Amino acid sequence: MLNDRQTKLLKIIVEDYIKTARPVSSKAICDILNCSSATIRNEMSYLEETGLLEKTHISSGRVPSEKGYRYYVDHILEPRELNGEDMLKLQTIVNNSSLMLDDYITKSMEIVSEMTNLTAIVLGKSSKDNCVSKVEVVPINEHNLIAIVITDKGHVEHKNLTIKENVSINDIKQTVDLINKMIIGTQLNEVGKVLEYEVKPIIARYVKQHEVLYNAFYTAFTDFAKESVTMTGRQNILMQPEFNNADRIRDIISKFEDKEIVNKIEENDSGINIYIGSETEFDDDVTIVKMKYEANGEEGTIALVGPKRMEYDKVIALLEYIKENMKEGK
Amino acid sequence: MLNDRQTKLLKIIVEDYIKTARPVSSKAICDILNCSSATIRNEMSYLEETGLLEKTHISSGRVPSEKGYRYYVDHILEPRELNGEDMLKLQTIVNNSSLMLDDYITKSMEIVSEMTNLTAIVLGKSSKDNCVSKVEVVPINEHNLIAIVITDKGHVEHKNLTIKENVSINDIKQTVDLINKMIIGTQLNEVGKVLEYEVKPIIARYVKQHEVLYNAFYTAFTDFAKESVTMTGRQNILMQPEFNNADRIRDIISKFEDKEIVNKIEENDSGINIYIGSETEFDDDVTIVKMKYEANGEEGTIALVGPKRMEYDKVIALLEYIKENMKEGK
DNA sequence: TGTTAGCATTGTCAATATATGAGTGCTAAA
DNA sequence: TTTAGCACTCATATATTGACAATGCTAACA
Repeated sequence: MLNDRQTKLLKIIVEDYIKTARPVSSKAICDILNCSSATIRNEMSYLEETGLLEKTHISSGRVPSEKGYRYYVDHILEPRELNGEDMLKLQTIVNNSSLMLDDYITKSMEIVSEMTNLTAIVLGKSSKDNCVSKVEVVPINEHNLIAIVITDKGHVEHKNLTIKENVSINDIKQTVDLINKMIIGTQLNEVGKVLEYEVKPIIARYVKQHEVLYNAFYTAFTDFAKESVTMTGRQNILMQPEFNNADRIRDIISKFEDKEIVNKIEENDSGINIYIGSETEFDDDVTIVKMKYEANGEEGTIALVGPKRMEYDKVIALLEYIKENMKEGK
Repeated sequence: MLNDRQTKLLKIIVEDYIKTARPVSSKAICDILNCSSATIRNEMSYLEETGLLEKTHISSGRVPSEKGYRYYVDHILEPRELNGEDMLKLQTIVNNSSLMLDDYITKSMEIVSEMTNLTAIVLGKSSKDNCVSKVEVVPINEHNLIAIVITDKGHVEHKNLTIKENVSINDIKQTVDLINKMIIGTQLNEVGKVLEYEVKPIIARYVKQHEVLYNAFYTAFTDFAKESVTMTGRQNILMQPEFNNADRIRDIISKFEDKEIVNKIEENDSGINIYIGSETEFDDDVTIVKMKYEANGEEGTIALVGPKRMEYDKVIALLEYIKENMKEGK
């Protein structure tokens, strides 16, 4: 393990590099640690041997390696209090009691994205395990209906249905009544099964154009279980100096376009998970911070994407603040 | 005006540059026009005098100027038939009769974006002048309601309402009934007024907690009139060689983040509008093609964003095909 | 009058050279 | 264990060069 001075040195180098994005030289540090640059250099070369630091070229200053960041995050990083200004900004959201959970999260993350210059992602709001609490069908004209599904967690989904053949309004009404009776309380991702094995046999007996109606509703419901992804501050990460060449940027943008990419990473635990560089399977210079939340029985995940060179302490403080204030029932 | 050979020359240069992104030399053209490179050079320098061509440096080949593209689009461009392959791809969307107008447009534009390597934007689906056809309120728990508004054009909007004080279910029901009675048929952007001057006075008399309820519904409805913007193929434009430096790309991405940017351009007429370079107020190397549509009484705008160097004939053919097939009632 | 061949001119691009400065490693002495 | 001193290395910036791709211009030609 590292001795006291080595730990301090690593901390200084990581934090300086996070701030400036430039390799840190021995000379720059001697004032802080009260010793000469040569001493620092000796310690530096030890930290390089252990794989915590790297040089960009033979005569450059030192830069934290991936392992260095990992060590910093796991052992050195000390939790930071939110500063007053940041706290204040978030509090206006927390105190806005007319916001429901989803809006609270989305808005908070927008603010966090702005404060940290990172890209914020709100994933899931996973309504898969929400239960259907009401189905409503509203006719628009002869051939078009709108089906609206409301879940017990307050999620609303709607879909336009087009029915080619002439189907009597009565048949539609009957079908909807039946659906309402049979699938309320069913989890969204179970609805398909219930429709097929329980609803279909019944409407087949009572409703004339049952095939047409069944197909329309079936496709509508199976579309509902999809997850949503929202992103803000997409461009923030691109402003960082490590992404200053066109191809790099194009690569990142393309990866963002595939919204699943961040979702692919499996969480280890229920707290804040930090994936650095190659651990992200996204880009070697990127860190992704993910946090699962659960409040009012709703689950979801929020994530921040940015350069490895991010202010880990601030990010953690912000996410914890958001989670803390989420518990107080929204 | 230009004589026949000059017109041909400009056409060749524009189309060659669109294809290759490289300045066009006199030598490359002499075969096509059956004359020597010197003759071409003479004509080229005339076209340069009139401002239709430019050089990137003193001894380079010629590139169309903004004015050159404009002249090409206005006077030279000849409408092109869609090729079979492209037509086929779009037809699967056109023939999918279960799609309503919005979905038809979104999906078509996704395909067009892919076929042209441009960025597609669907703006508006402007529901401002839609009329309310139904208001539904579903209680989620003690303090939360969901308000759902359906318009006559089949748009659905929903919003979570939180009501702090204890309000009886009966009061809510009464209010919703009243709202339903009074605002059905009202245009979305008029709802605010009707609520304030017609609904409020009445609920003030009949409903106990009328202030709380009124405020909740008022904010909910006024949020509804907002317009939606969807984009696909954001990264396409960045792959073009004219945007091969990091700062350029960052600039474009930031501008996309401000979704209003494309909306800001006022249309001149109801057909296809082409804005080239500085006319876009977006970027001097960018062309924006916008088209308004109106079908089933619904209005909207679709746009394609790409380099000035885009295949204008193809883009026009595609948009016209989309518009044509929209008329046939969806 | 319009077209063309020939040639000097001009600028890009890529490769190479040169100078500067920041930072290191190593060694020997404190 | 720490440090001063020095040689060494590499990045960065700037300048130099030659090959090449075009052009403009001029004079001759149809």
